[in-house]
Amino acid sequence: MKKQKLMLIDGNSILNRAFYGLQGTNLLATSDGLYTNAIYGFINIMNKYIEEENPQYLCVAFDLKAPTFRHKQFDGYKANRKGMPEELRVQVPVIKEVLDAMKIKRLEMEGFEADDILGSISLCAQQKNMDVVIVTGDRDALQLASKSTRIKIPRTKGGKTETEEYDFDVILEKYNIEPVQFIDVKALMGDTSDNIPGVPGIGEKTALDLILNYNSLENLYENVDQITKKGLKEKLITYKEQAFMSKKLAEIERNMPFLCHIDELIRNEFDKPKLYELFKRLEFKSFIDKFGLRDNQPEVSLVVNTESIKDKQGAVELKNKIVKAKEISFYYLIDKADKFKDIISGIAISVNERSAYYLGFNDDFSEEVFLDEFKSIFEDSGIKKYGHDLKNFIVYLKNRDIELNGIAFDTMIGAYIINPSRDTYTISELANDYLGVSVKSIEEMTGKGRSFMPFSEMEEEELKNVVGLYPEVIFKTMKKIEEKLKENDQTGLYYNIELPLVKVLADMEYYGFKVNINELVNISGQLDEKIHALTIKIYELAGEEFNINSPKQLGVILFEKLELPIIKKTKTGYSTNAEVLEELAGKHDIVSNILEYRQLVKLKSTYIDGLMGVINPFTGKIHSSFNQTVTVTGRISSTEPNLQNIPIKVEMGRNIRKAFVPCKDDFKLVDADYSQIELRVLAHITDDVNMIEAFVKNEDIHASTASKVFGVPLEEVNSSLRSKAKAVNFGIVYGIGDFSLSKDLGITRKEARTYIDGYLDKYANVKKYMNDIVAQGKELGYVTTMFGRRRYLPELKSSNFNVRSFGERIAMNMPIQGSAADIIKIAMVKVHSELIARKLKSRLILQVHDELIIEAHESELEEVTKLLKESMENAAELKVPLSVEVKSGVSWYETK
DNA sequence: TCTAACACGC
DNA sequence: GACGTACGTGTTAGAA
Repeated sequence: MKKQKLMLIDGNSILNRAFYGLQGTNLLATSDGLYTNAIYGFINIMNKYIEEENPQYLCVAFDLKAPTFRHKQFDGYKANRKGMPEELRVQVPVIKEVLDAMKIKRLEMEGFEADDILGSISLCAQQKNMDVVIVTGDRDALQLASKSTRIKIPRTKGGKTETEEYDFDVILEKYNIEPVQFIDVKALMGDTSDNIPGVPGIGEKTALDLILNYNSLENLYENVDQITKKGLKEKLITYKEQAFMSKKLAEIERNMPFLCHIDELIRNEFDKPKLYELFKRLEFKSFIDKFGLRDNQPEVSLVVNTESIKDKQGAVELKNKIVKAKEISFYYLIDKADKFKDIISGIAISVNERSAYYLGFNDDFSEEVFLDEFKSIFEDSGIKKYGHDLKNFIVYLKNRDIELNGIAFDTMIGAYIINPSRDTYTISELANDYLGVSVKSIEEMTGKGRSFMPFSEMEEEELKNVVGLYPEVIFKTMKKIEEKLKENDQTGLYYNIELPLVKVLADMEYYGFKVNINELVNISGQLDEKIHALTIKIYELAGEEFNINSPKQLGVILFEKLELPIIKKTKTGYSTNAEVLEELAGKHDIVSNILEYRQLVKLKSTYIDGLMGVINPFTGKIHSSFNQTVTVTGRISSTEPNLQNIPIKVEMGRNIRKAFVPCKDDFKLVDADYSQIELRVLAHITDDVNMIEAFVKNEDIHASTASKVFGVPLEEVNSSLRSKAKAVNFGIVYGIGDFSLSKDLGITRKEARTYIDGYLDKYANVKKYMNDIVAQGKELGYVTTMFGRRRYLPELKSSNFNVRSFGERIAMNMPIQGSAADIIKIAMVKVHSELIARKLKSRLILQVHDELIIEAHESELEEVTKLLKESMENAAELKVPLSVEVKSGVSWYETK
């Protein structure tokens, strides 16, 4: 007879794992401000095991802790990419609601851990000879096990969960130990997940060895004198109490008071309507599909039937259909042939929502043959093109002398305009979000890391089956996005600014920025020399050699060997950042040398070596990628390399700009800079008379601010007051709070607060605006820029003071920074189209947030200067003039 | 392979 | 009264 199967799930452990999966990802908020990633992860992990094991009996145990769960892993967490420090709590009550809707028994009991509960039930079930599977995050669960029990331990990485399955027999055999010894091992090691302290400095291997030698913790301590290994005995003695406490804490209670009858754990059918409502509320659209809850919903299904085209003849036939249809949607599969060359392995094309064609390229049907045939289609501006992430395709075509005309829609850009806070905009996600259908994603096909496989090596049939659906997804998603854009009053932003910008950015990438390699080599040599000299000096001052690049080793030298005062600590040790070092500079000669060393090494590694590595050998230029869907404020970002952070402040770094030059002798660089664009936008949006006046009179704005905030006449503002005012202005523009301002100025937080308050008192309308915009953001759930760009701010409704304050600062700042981003984008589109319309040789090659750079032919210098200045100053009509400064030169260094 | 610390720009 | 504090990208060390 088949054994009945019981699955016991340790709710808190799984919640833990779900939390770990959040690292490096953005928290996703529902429209009512609830952060749901961990809840999602929890359901996902749990459901995976239920599906795999299909147990007849099931329960989830929770510890009775606070109604919200917060993991210490996230204390002090700062995301290195998109902002992470939002609400870090998961709502356990919501998880309980889900479990109830799934009709899964929840167990919790005052004074007991989930492990205890599971331990007791496990024991009971084993007596009844049931097959028990335990899902837990903790190896302690081994304690619960009998020989018939398998242990599953999920490990979540970056949102993906993998399971290690331990067979109890194997564990026992491997270590030849009794389960109770696991607890003894734990007593020595400590348990980081539950904050149970063990003996510091003892790792897994040492602990196991000790326990196996001495058989038990008690025996070990009785014979502790036998231990000869240096330091080990002392450690054990010092932390004896802790070790025994740890053992006690890790022990699992197996004799719980009566919980429930095992028959109450029988699994029932889900309460589908309830679960559907819940998932809808939580915006878990994929779960609605996965759990088959869409029955009462009109189904959006993909009807496409993809046909393979394998030769020129087929391509010609398709071409004729396209000419008739006057519109296509397509999705291309780009592979890297090498670092500097892309190839296309296939393309799916569709002329309507119902049929699609997949063209896979190989020796028999090459991409060249296809491109020859389709050049006229791509260049025909009368044929509308709908696509997803068109920029890369435009660059690809340009490299083959084909222009993409008739760009009518890009779903990636559209989805970004609707919500710029997402971290990815893949087609499969959009299909899910806008259509409620799931299609396999590109990453699912190619895999990643070690298991990555380029399209060119994949089965054509699989590519056809997956990518063949994409054109239909684009057609349908496009309609949804268009509706949403209309509803949000964002069609102008989309069609007049963002969509035309796609081609502008593509052209900038294609054109590139010429680099003088000799100049880089020259600087590199200078840097090497200086770094070498500094290294020797630092070793000398330290009295030994060490890796100066390692903050850890450096910390030991500075704070232990040289006994400098510890200013600040990081999560992992001493802080050695520039701020700290500057404070220590007077105390020891080594410090200033290290500061200089750091600076030079940064220049060498990131800017010399880094830039050298990305110079295209065919063009001798740097072709950075400009990303249009990365920032939450509407700015553009630049990668591989990042050309938006080339040094300028310090002379040695600034020299790097000497290597950025025009492509030919008869060209010059023209650099146009907006002056104080954010503050001008602020003056405009707030309609503040004082600020408008300052700009209209063309006053030095920082001096003017200083005069007002510190109550001195304009002519008496000294440089110290001015720089304070500048920092305050900076703070307003970037939405920083008193804390950051106090750090910038080296003053107390209180003083910083009085500066900000003083500022808001003098600029009364700014104060009013700040209050209004926060209220508006709270009411609508989002804030907008002058041109309708939105950012949703669920943070404003958070009950957590910090999260809410963060939201408030963003609400105040986003319309300012975002409007400035809008304005320069408008100018870019204008400049780009004028350059082409006037058939000039000059080209836009770079944007750095408030700065545009054109490579201009000498004969066009005057015209381009005028064009830049006028386009930029007239990009938007504000209540204050926009002011642009233009300079030209034979290198980027000279234009500044 | 991933995170933490650091440093560069606007 | 503490909380943890603009937006990005790239490099290195070091742990797993």
